[in-house]
Amino acid sequence: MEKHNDFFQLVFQVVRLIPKGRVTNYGAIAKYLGAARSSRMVGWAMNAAHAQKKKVPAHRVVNRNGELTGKHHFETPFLMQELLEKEGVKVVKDKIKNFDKHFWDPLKELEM
DNA sequence: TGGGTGACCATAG
DNA sequence: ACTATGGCCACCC
Repeated sequence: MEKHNDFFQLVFQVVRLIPKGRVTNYGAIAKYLGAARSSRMVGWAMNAAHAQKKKVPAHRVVNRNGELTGKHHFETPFLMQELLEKEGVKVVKDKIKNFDKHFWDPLKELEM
C-alpha cells in the first residue's frame, strides 16, 4: 500500500545521480525510466521535487535546448543559475553554454 | 468518464 | 527568432 510510489521517486533518484557540473534533460530521464513515460511527466514530477525530504538537484535538469525553463519554480528565479555556475556550468540568458559538453545521459552513463 | 493542465519534445512554416 | 500542432501520460477536479 505504501507503494503507490510513483515514478516520482524514480525520477528524483535519477536526478540525484547526476554528477556535479553535469546536466541532463527531461526527455533523457523519461527514456531511461522507459519510453512509455513522456518527458512531461518528468517535469510534472519535478514540480514536487522541492517538497522532498531528500534534496533533489533539480537545477541539473533542463530542457532539450539547455534552457533553464524550470527556474521559475525555484525559491528564487536566480537560484537555478547560481547553483549551476557554482558547479562550473556557465549560463547566459537562461541557456547553458556548451550544453553538449555538460550533458549527462543516464542511458549511457548508467547502462555502461 | 471526461476535460484541463504541465519545469517536454519534434516537426512545420 | 516566433507560433502552431500533435503526441505523450500522470494528476486533479
